[in-house]
Amino acid sequence: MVTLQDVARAAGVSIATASWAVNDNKNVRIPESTRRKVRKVAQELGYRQNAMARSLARGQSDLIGFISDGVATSPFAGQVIQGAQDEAWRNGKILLVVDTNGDAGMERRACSFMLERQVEGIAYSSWVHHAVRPPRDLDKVNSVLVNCFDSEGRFPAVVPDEVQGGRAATDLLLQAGHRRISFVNAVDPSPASQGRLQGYRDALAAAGVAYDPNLVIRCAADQEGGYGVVEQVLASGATAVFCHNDRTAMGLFDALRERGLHVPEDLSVVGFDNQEIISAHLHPALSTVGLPQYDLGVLGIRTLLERGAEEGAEDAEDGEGSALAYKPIRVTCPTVVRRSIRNLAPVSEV
Amino acid sequence: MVTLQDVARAAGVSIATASWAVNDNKNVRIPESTRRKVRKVAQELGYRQNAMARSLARGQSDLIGFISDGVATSPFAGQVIQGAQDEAWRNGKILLVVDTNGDAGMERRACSFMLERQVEGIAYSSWVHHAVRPPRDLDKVNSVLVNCFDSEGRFPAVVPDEVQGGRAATDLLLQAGHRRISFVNAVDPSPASQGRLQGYRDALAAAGVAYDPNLVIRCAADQEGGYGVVEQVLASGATAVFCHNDRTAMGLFDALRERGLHVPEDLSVVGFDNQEIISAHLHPALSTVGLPQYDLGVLGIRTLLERGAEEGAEDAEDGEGSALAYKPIRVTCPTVVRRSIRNLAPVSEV
DNA sequence: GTGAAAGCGCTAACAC
DNA sequence: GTGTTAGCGCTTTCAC
Repeated sequence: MVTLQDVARAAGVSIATASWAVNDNKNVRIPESTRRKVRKVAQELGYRQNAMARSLARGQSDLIGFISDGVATSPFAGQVIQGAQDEAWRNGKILLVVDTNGDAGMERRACSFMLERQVEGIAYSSWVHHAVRPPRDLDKVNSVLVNCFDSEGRFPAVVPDEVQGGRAATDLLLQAGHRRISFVNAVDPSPASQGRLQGYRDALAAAGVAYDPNLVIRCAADQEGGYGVVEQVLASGATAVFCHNDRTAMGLFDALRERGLHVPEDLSVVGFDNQEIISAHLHPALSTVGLPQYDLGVLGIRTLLERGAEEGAEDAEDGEGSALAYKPIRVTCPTVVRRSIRNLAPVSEV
Repeated sequence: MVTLQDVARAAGVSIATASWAVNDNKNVRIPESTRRKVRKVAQELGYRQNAMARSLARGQSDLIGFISDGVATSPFAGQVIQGAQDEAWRNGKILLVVDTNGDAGMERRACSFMLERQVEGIAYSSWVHHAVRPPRDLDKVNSVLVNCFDSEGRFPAVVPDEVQGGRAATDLLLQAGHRRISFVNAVDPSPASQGRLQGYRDALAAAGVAYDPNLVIRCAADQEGGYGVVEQVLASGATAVFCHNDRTAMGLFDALRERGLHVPEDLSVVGFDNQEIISAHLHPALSTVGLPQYDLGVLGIRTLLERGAEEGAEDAEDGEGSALAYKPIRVTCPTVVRRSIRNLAPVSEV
């Protein structure tokens, strides 16, 4: 292994000068010629910094922990991590990712591991948007919740704006002229099912359409669920359906086709989640509202880093007592228009 | 921050003894009482090892790099990483994951980053099984290729056994009594399309069924591809189809349904990949052959670690010249039986 | 058995 | 401007 010492010796300078030259430290004035020489020698010798030693000396690791409960199981987690990684990288940090698979013991161990590694913060994420009780150790370090939140607001959190998303989905249908719109929601209460319902109601209200509880149908949030509610949907007399997610829509598509019915001629459909593998490839392709996964990752890390910077600044204020609980940052869900909506009316400017 | 020094002082022992007690070092004889006292003090003080300092002193980082070209984009990558992480963890190592998104510059930077971090090895993985040219830096360290390989065999590689998988898929159909079996393959040549075709032919040959090139249909390996070849499939007179992947099968399902045809009554179908979100939820659910993603990850890391151990042992042998190229390790693809196959004959013992 | 002390490779005061 | 040097927190050899 080539050390800085070797480089310094070979370049005929002191180890300090070598360090400055290699790091291109502007605070110290070294002639450009020396800088170049050192760097050339370093290159030739195949010198590579030892980040361990550097971190130890500087008291800064440039590491950020990322705890996820399902990179493996969920098609969503990957995008979140990608966003987080990109944002971290942009700030000269690197992500230490651990997938706990939802296991609490694993979570604790992951935290320890990260803290031992001197991470500068931990992003704790869940693949499904819900309330969580993060491991105790999490408040020992600058941390942030991604796609989840703690009810007490002890941590900053970044989550998708389910209400806005539900409203956007419904608006898509309203704008196409539909007035009798069914909402096939998930049975289980969750930020998603509650928020999207709220959004659905908000959209209807804004459009002056009365809310009819009979149009809200509930089922398991997957293909089988959607497949099973087809009769209810048809019986409701709706001309359009907003499905809780793309999987439900996929099941509904299957059931409709078996009855010889066509989307969007017989029924317009909007999904949620934008699971590309489904939504982009159904026949016809499904209009839907996407989850801002990548952005959640980016904003999570950004929030973490900003808070880290503040912490450095605030000398007086003692964090412990800061009574004001964090309000989750809500991220907009993007609309994705495809072919599953039939236009009943000429598009009006809304 | 509580250091080992603090613990030692508080426990009234030397820093060395404290280190031994904390690490429960068996090579040195310290009375159990002292060990316990030190550990108790450490606990009380909230002491936590500094992995940076430890690594620096021991010259061992316990870090393994994992480069992937698509955690985000692919539903496959997640499982591979999960397997890799589990196996690493089991050996007291932690994974440093970087997603390069297929960008060569990013790959190089990721390598540098990892080498600076003193990783003990790098697993380089691709989400699609294919030949790769890994970044130059990769041979500076113990490394392994996962779900990909280099043509020169310079690195150990772990890949799915496409031939066995293709054979398994075809066997499923043969065992159900089908003799006229179509293979809807991908157009592009790849280890997957070539291997699965080979497996298809092997299975037919073993069953004494003549290979008929007319039964091999080619299309894009996605839903649109499968949707588009329905006429060809029907015209071929096949009673069963082996699709290159689940997405193709999904497209085919849609096209069949639009023609009022049913799976498996009118046509039996087998997919490949076992993309659960599709295969488990089609109507009927799709029989398929899974990719051994988790195992690829596990075996990748295991291979890495084993090679690392060997390296330590082999003093005499100079690795550089070892002419024998690595042969990829082929991992068995598991069969997943669901409802999309019609039994033509009573099951015979095979 | 236990402690003193010499590093691990690098950074950053502080001299000169 | 450049070099000297004291750490960063921990491990481990070598005395006692």
